[in-house]
This record gives sequence, C-alpha cells and structure tokens, in this order.
Amino acid sequence: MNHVILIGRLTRDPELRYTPNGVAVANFTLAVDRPFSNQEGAREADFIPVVVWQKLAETCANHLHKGRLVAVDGRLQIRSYETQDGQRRRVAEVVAANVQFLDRAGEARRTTPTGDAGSDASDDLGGDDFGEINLDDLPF
Amino acid sequence: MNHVILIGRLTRDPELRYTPNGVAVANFTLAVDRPFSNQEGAREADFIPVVVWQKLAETCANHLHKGRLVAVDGRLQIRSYETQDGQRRRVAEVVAANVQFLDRAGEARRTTPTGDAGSDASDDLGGDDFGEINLDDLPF
Amino acid sequence: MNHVILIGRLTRDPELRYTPNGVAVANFTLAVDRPFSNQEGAREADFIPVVVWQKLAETCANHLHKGRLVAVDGRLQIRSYETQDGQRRRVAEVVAANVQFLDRAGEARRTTPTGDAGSDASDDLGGDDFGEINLDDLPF
Amino acid sequence: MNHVILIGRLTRDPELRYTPNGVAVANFTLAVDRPFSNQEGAREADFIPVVVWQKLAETCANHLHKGRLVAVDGRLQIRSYETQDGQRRRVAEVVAANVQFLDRAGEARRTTPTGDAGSDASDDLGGDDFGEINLDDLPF
DNA sequence: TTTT
DNA sequence: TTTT
Repeated sequence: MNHVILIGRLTRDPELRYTPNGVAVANFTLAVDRPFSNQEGAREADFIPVVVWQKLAETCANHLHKGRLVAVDGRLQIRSYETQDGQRRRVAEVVAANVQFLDRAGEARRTTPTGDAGSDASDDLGGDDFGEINLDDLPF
Repeated sequence: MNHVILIGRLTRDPELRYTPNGVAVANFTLAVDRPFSNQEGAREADFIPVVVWQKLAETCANHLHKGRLVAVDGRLQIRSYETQDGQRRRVAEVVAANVQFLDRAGEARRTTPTGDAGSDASDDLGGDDFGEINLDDLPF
Repeated sequence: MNHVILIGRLTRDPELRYTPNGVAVANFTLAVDRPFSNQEGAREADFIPVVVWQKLAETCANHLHKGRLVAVDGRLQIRSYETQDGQRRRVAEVVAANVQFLDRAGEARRTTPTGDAGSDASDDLGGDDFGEINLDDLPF
Repeated sequence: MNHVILIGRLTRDPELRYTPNGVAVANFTLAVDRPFSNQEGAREADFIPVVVWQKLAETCANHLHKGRLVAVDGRLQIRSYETQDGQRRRVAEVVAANVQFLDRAGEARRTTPTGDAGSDASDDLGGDDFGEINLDDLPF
C-alpha cells in the first residue's frame, strides 16, 4: 500500500513531454501548505514534484496552469539515478492516478500568453474531474 | 491536505537521536512494494525515508527492527539543505503521525544482539498500535 | 488504521448542537461525485454524513453553508442504535479530524438570510484551513 | 475524491455471489479498532461492510477467512433502498479497489472445514497483494 | 451478530 | 526556484 493525497497549487505550468515510445508524461510541482506555522509565525509549504502519464498528462497540460488549485492522489515513488560524476542520487515524486480541479479556470493567473484553456475541445473534462487511470497500466 | 499512507518493511533498525532541546526523533526506511512488475517480471520496491518524533520515536526505536512490517500514516515533507560545496539539495521524507505494527515481534529477524524489545517496560503499546500524535504539536 | 478523505459539497447548512457536557458537535452531509457515470450516462453522488466535534464544529457552523466545496479527512465510524420499536439500526458517518475550504465564501449560495460568515471574529481561520484536531481527544 | 483506507480483521468468512450477468461480488465485514478507549477503558471497534467485485471478489473468497488481517483501500458508497413497508433506508459500505493480506494464511483460524486456501491454483497472488482493479470498470 |  |  502506497497512497498519497495532496491539495495544493501549481508553482508553474505543467511540462509535457513524450517518451521514445510516444507515451505522454507531464510534470509539475505542487505547493502544499504545511499544517502549522514556523517560529516566525509564517505558513510554509512543501514543494512536491508530481508526474502524470498518458491521457491524463495531456489533459493536465491542456487545462492546468500556474496557480491552479488541484487535488492529486497517487503513490510516492523514489527514483534513483547516477550523476555524471558517478554519485547515486534519489528523487521523490508523486505518480498521480487522479487529478481533480478545485477552482474554476478563469480564476487562476494565466502565464502562457497564447494558450487558451477554454477553447481546447480535444478532451472533455466531464466536470472537474480528470478521470482515473489504473496505476498498473503505467509504462514503467 | 497532505496525507501519505504506506505499508512496508523496515530496511534497517530505526536510528534514535535527540535534538538540542531534548526532543526524540527516529529515522527508518520502509521498503514498499510497487503495485506492478518491471519488464523483467520482478517486483520492485520504493525505499521511503520515514521520520518519527517525540514519544512515538522512542516507542519505534524500542520495538521496531529490520524486517518488521508496519503501516505508517503521515505527511510528505520536502526538506531543503545545502551541501558543503554550496549546492542546494532536496530530501523527501514521510513525517509519521501514526505507526501500526502488522506482524508479531517474534516473526521479524532481530539484528541487534543485545536489544530486547520484550523487556522494555518504559512504554506500553496497548496492542499493536503506537497511538497517534498531533502533527501540529511537532517541534519544527 | 481508518482513514477517509472526501471532497464534496454540503447539501445543507451545518447543524450545530451541544452535548450535555457542553461539547460542540456539528453535522452536515457531503455530496461526493462518483468517479463514473451510471447506465443513463448521469453522474451520481454519494451523500455522506459528516460529524465534527469541539472548536472545529463551531468553526464549520460559522463558516460553512449549503453548496460550499470542502475537503474532509477523518475516520469512518459505524454507530449502532435502537429504534423505538426495538430494532437495531446502524448509521455510518465520517468523524472529521480536518476540514479544508476549497472555494471562497462569496461563491457558495447562501441559505441563511441573516447569517454573515465574514463578520464573525470569534475564530480566525488563518487561511482556508480549519486546523486539525486530535482524534484521540474526542469526547466519545 | 473519495478514498477510504482500513486495516482490520474479517468478522466472518467472505460471502461470494454472482450478479444475473455473472459478475462476481464478495461481501465481508472488517472489525477496525478505534484509536482510543471508551470510558470503561476498553478498545472498541467499528464493524465496516466491504464489497469486492470481479476477479478480486473470487480471490478474496478463495483466500480470506474469518480473523484474517487485511488492508483495504477503496471508496465509501452510500446505497439507498426501500423497505417492504416503503421506508427509505441507507447502507454504507466500502467498495474495495485493493485488498492486501497482512498475516500469513496459517495464522488465522479456519472456519470452513473443507476449504483449502493453499491448494487453489486458479489465481496467483504474486505475494500478499491481490492486485488492483480500476474502480471505473465496475459494473454498477 | 461480529475480529484479535 | 517556487503557489495563494
């Protein structure tokens, strides 16, 4: 069992790429407020990397932008890689199974001058919910 | 909202330390099986760092050992620190609010020759459950 | 382990009462969309009873109203009671540990003509988050 | 969003049935310990109905028995039905997407004299995990 | 109705 | 590096 559930805001627009096999993958970071204040009385946040695959990746890239509030559920994955000088480094990220919009498209600040979340008819949200993917079907 | 729920086995005995203010903190890593197999048909695992505070830290240090199966719930925290050569590095860890034993003490392989989980009377487990701490009371 | 996490909208204003010992308790029902459509292609919802205790109950009663979108986390409780004709009946409800506002107060339809969520200074939300209570402190 | 995560013990063996369309469905109840003690100092439990569909239903029926410890994740569903005298009644149950074994088959008390969880080769557990189903594929 |  |  490995479940992560987050509510937070995107710190930047999602980045959409494709694997050599043509599988869509999108990355973004969520700013998630901590449940307490620090010694200076300020509310800090955790900046949590999220990765999304397949159709959900394209839907996120089409509709999500910096500042949007979303709920993400998925699993916590630790990827291990080697740096150029041979050091082992780990990176943690949440592999999202589901992403749910929590504010209306018009409210978030738009950062891409040419994009238009409203006019894209290539995927139908069916409400605020991006639908769910089966984690077992993921290409990795 | 920031919730993480894991079931996995400790890769090593917990490490117990104390902050300068005398607050107990324990660290261990959980091996959590992934829900699918890789291309070679092998079941991989994520190795997820867990940190536990206060009385729960001491209870974990007293009763948990390498190989024990536990359920952890908490929140995902991203800590940022600087290396000696001035690089910014990030580390993700699960701050546990609750840890639940899922196998009997006798089943797990013991790694510390002198330790004795059974004879420590300083904390009473009241069953398999370590109890719950309030994340808002944590000293950080 | 018993964790429930919901995102949904209040079907009515919360009802606030007090136990004989003076402990505040609020009840409301959340409409939570199901992740799929039924045979007619319509999206149904589950109507899930939520109970909130102590200060969190008063904060919910002061600030939540019919139609508001919230995230709730807590545990699933099955209460058993006897009807007047001696039948045993069960009721399930989510005992909330935390409630998080997910839309601004002005957006939701107001149903109480005299209430004013904005002018109540008796509790400070400190943002959108009601804070967290310790389930172990609950009076039942 | 609607997520439930439970760890508890089966109060009875699962009941396996088939819908008119031949879809397998299994029911069982989990006893989930509450995180606190009542006024008499006793630890109570919630008795939570769980429903499992399709292949996972048959796997549960084949391998789970009264007393087994499992972790369940799924969603909370409120079904509404009418009694013979025309009253509207609600029943809550957790629709499981995943069920994970948390103790070995040999440890739990067996209640069915002829059953043999070990000799059934019709489904391979691949460890302790029943695999995951996609809630969107469910036949209801 | 209930599990350990 | 970061969101409101």
